Amino acid sequence: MLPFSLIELPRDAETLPLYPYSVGRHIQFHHVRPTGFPVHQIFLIRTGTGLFRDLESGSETILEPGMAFAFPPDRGHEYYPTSHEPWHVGFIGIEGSQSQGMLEGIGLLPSLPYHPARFEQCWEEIGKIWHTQTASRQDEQGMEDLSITLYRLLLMLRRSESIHSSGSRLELESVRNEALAKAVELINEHYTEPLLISNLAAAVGYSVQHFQRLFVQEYAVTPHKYLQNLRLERAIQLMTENADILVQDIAIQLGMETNYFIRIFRNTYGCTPGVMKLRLLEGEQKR
DNA sequence: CGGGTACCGCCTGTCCGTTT
DNA sequence: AAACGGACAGGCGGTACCCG
Repeated sequence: MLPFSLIELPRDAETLPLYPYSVGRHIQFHHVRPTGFPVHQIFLIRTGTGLFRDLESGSETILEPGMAFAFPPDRGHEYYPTSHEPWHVGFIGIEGSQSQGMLEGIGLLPSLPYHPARFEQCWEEIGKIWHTQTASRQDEQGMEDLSITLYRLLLMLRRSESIHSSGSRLELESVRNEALAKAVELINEHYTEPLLISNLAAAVGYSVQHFQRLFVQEYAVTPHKYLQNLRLERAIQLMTENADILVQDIAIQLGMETNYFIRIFRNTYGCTPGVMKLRLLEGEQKR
């Protein structure tokens, strides 16, 4: 899956009540749409901080890591990063007769940023939509599959701010969430260093087995996979920041053996780091 | 709910050869 | 020289199952 792609999907699915119009995940720079975007949009913020400005009302929204934010169609807006850290943004445009109602129904409209409980899972779903679109056929069945994946994503994004019934359960969950949040923080801070899951588990006070179980329950991805994704995304980032960087230097910066880096890179993205660098360079030159 | 054990698969590092 | 691939060994991660 190419993390820098923003694709527009075929427009021949008007019969479906809900389907993706465009999808992508990339490092976001300054972007202005004076007349807005033709469909509803949802943004997911993975890293960095940015500012979203509604050009009609002038209202400004700060978008931070772990946040989701929806915005209606045909309304002028602009957004740009405000942190030094790359602003890694996932994006999906949604079309279909039910899009407005669905977004209102799950609490994403009116536009207010919030922290979805299963952010990582939602992030993965965006990847799946991208992957489904690029890897599979664009016939009726293909579009239905996309629509189903989108529906699942929206259910996961649903705002759930209802009060839990049991106080003790809430306390337990809060302790657990704190531990997992701390683990994610540790991974985010130290992903370029050798990091053992057993150390992570110990650091947040769980056995390895239980830690993995909770992590997967919460984020729908194993701690190890999460760590690996971070490393590979950092690799892409290094390539875009410096087109001349050597593959071996990227590997060193990620704390990995060059051969191993090339291998997992190819397994994940379907091409070697060298090829990816060329593609990114070509993409940059076309702009 | 949380921890322990066992087992299997594969991740990771290493070495070396080949290609560009 | 840099990038990439193949093979292999050791260790770690993931998971199922069990127990308190």
